[in-house]
Amino acid sequence: MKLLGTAERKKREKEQRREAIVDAAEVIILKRGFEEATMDEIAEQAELSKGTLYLYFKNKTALYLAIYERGSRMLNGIFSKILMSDRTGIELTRAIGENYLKFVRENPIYFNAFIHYESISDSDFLTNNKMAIKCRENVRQTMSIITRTLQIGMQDGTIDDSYDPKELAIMIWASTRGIVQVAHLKQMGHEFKILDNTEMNIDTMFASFIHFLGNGMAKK
Amino acid sequence: MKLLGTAERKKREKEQRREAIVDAAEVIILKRGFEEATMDEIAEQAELSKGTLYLYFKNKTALYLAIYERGSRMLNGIFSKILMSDRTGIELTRAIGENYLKFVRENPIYFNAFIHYESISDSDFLTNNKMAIKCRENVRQTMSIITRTLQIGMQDGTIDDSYDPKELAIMIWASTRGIVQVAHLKQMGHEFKILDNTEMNIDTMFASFIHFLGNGMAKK
Amino acid sequence: MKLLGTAERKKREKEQRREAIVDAAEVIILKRGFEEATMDEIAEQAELSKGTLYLYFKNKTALYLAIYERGSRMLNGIFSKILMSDRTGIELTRAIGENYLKFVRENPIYFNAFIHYESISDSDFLTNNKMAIKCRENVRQTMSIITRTLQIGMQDGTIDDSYDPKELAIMIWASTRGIVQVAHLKQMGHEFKILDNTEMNIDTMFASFIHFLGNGMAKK
Amino acid sequence: MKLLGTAERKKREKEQRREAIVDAAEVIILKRGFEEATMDEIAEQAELSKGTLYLYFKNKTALYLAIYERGSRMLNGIFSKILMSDRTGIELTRAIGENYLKFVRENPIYFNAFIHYESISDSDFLTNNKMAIKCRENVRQTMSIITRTLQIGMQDGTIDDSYDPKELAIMIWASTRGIVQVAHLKQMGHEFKILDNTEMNIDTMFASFIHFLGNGMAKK
DNA sequence: GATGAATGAGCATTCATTCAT
DNA sequence: AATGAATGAATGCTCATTCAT
Repeated sequence: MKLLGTAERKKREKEQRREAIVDAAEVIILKRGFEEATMDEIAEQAELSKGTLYLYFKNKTALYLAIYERGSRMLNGIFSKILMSDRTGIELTRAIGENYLKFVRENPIYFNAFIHYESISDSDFLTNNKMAIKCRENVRQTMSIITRTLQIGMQDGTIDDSYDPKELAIMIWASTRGIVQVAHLKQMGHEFKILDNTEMNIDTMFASFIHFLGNGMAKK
Repeated sequence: MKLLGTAERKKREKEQRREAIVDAAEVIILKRGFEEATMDEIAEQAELSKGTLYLYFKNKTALYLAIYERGSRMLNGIFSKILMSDRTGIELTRAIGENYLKFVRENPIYFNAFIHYESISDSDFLTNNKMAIKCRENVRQTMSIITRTLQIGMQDGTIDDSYDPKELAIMIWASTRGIVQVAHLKQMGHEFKILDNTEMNIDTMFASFIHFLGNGMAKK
Repeated sequence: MKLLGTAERKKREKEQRREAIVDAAEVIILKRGFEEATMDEIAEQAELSKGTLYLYFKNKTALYLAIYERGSRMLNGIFSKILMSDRTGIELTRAIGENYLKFVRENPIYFNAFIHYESISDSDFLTNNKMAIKCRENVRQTMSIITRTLQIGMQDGTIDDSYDPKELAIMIWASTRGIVQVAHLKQMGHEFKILDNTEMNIDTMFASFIHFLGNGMAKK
Repeated sequence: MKLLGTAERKKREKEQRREAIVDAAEVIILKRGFEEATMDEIAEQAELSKGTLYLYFKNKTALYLAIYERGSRMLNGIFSKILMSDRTGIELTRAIGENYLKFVRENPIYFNAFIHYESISDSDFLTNNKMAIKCRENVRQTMSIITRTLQIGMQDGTIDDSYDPKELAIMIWASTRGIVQVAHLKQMGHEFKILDNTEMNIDTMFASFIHFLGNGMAKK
């Protein structure tokens, strides 16, 4: 009984330390960017030695992947809850879009991770790394949830059932991502923003976008 | 007369060399990625010494910006031509979207540059650098062209004039970019693609997307 | 009685574990080379924790020395048996040479250890370490056995007694080692071998060498 | 004329710098050993930046190979001169042995390099590296010179012509190397020396060895 | 005794940038 | 203008060793 307790505590502590490292990495990478963040800085932030980082993560990229994984997991958590709420399909779909925007605004680090990972070209790593596999599974789940909301809508008559739900899901996801990215850039204060007209209002724009999508999907 | 000619020739030669460097950078960056490309490799590809690169570009980032600038300039060229064609506003808008996708597919390096530059955080550089200013001006022009097509549509009655054309332009641009990015990722063979279902067809999806936007914008 | 038995068993088990570690080290070092072999790998191969290795060996070098010690002990075992066989001095000497070559060919790891240790420069360690002292004692024994065979030969008239047996022993040992080393390199498939002519036959060469030595030592 | 001179001077300067780096590496590696020597130390000794070292040598191993190459080249220089002297074949062969020992005693760093390189296992590197190829060619030349002295001796009647000169060359080389190695270890003050009896005299031993070989090779 | 998590010093190598010629 | 040799700061990662449990 006692021993079991010890083993369990150890396991929990290990998991906590792992999380602490990811926490630290989030802080530093958000501050500096992936390339500029150094393992030294992250170790210092985590109040651990550099060697310990490598005990938990194979390399810097794996550590960043863990951020991606955490972000996509959180997103799926949010989406799952929405899916279980009592709403029509079209309302569910809209809620997911709105919460996606909200999530990215509140947790910009994860959107950076999302973007960054699409630029990784080490195919071997992405194919074999355990964390990378988890990430892909999370993305798959996200798409699955969206598809589900569309299917619900098609059944309850709020969404036009002449589309292929999977393809529609990807389209919605991809275009929403485009909008969210603009919002993200604006928030990050990037000089390269599409828009100089500061009066532009993300919320108004997003509302229009949701309206467009709603129109497009609506049962005729 | 002769001297002027010489000066002009020199100027032209200089411009040609500058372009050759950008050409070389494109080749190397497409092959290796932004971070992995080295000035050595680019110099070798350009058949010039490394020092010469710095004669034409203040630093590596300025060189990369030149690629961005070239890409956005090309895109504006394409869009400008479309704008001058004899079509309704809604048709012009659609044509721009379609040609954006086409351009990115045919010139993936520029889309990489677009993405990459949104990750630059050196605010000082982006604010003051001559090339960065040009880039921003190009983006402004792109948005201007799209806004123009919308305004034309609102005038000829093919687009609902209850929207703010500028805001609509940004929304269209941003969401289209999201779609194009998925197409780009798929083309680059990235492991991290949103979608494993290979049967997904970019063209079908894009057609649906255009259809949605058309619906949303159409005059009631 | 019981306790004594237990203590003995414990002692035996400890010794067995020690041997198991050396076994593991041999496997890994032969595979990777001295510098490249890591304590982690050795621990894994031994199916023990890294910490346990340090319970049995003060450090990595001590572990390596244990291999040397084992090898030189084995060699002395072989040589001792030869010494006790009923042969003339010259025959004994020749048998030792032949068996040296045979041993190295069959157990290349030990020859690697022999070579490696001549490159250790930590004088303090070599002087004071218990294992290092054992190793030196083994080497001394080897030389002693060879000297003995020469003395036997000088007495039975098969070896010229005008030489100093100790000096002769060292000379025979050293030159034989040179030959054996070439054989070893060839076997290890090293690119840096003295000889590209693959037709070179170690056995023929060794026979000539033995013949030379025999001639040189023979009573006139 | 002037330009040619400049180019030539540059080339000479470059070669001198390269040599200076090898000089520095010799000093440091002799002091610390290959593994313990750091590129920092070598750079400091060479009064150059670390980066410059990598301008001249691909990596640490290539730098060490350059030492090997220099050593084997020097040795061949010595042997070539001997080969051209007016002596009988047996005398030439003996002179080569004697000068080998002399060279190693006077330049122990090269013998260390010789030994070290037999422990390199990076087959790719050894096969393709330009310097490695040069090294192998030097070794081949050494063997060629020795073979030549034997052939001369077989012709002038001082060496028994019933042996295969190539095989004999390798045997002589290998066994001599064994003797030289003992002398080298003794000189380096290594604790692991075969011999504790300090009264042992390398010169006496070497003389005996030469005598043995002479006997063995002598025309009957 | 055994474990294995934690350490942190240590190091080769890279590469953007400069500058004398 | 062009060169390319020289720089040196910067950093990811390794691994022998320790020590609390």
